[in-house]
Amino acid sequence: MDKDLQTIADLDRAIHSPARLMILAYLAAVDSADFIFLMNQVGLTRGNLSSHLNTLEEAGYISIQKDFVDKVPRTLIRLTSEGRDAIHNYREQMRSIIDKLLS
Amino acid sequence: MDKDLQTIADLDRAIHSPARLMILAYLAAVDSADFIFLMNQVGLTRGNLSSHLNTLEEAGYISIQKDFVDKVPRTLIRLTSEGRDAIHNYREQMRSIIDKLLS
DNA sequence: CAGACTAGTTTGAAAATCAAACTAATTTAT
DNA sequence: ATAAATTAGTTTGATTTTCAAACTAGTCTG
Repeated sequence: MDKDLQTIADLDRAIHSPARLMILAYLAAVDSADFIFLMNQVGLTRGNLSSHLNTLEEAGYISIQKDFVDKVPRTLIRLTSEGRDAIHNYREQMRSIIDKLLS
Repeated sequence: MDKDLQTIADLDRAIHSPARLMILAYLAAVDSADFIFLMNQVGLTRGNLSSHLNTLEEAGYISIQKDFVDKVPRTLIRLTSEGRDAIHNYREQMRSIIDKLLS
């Protein structure tokens, strides 16, 4: 197969999904955020955010910390260094792709 | 919702799928290709190529022309101008996303 | 003319996505 | 005090997408 096209085939699927790309883009900017705030920023339902966070946690890209603030549960989501590396890597791959696509 | 994140949510799904991104990336470079050659370049099975081409044709991004060369059927796939515009648009959206992601 | 090959399409299973229902705790109203 | 509503999530189930295997239609080869 063509080498440039291989770069596309190799794209990190855990990141590539628009929903997760939004989550990671937001976390990359703020580093950590709570569940509800993140939900409002990315416009996902609670259910979908919950399962996408699960996928990202399984990939090792985020860590999830649960505690209580005034008796109310708070879920704090944080980008891991693996997550930051993966975003960086995705970004370089995507940059290379679009620079060759229709360039 | 956040304006930059909205750009991610608005990404053209007909293009975003890696399989179709490969097909379009290839067509953007060569403008037209036959089925078998395209299949070898992008590394998809015939079945998968067939259905992804269908999706792209329904989106209006490619045109499919069937004829016979020495009694053998040949399927010629060509990027439409809408397809070219859509790629261009996707490329600008993606560029804007990665420039803000981890920038 | 039987079997193999070519060029695709259709179908069916697996995986991903999304929305609705559920859980568990807290707060508010009666 | 307790029933209803709210908050913060998770789980489940349906829909959609993706992929692979089976099928079709025609050609070539022995």
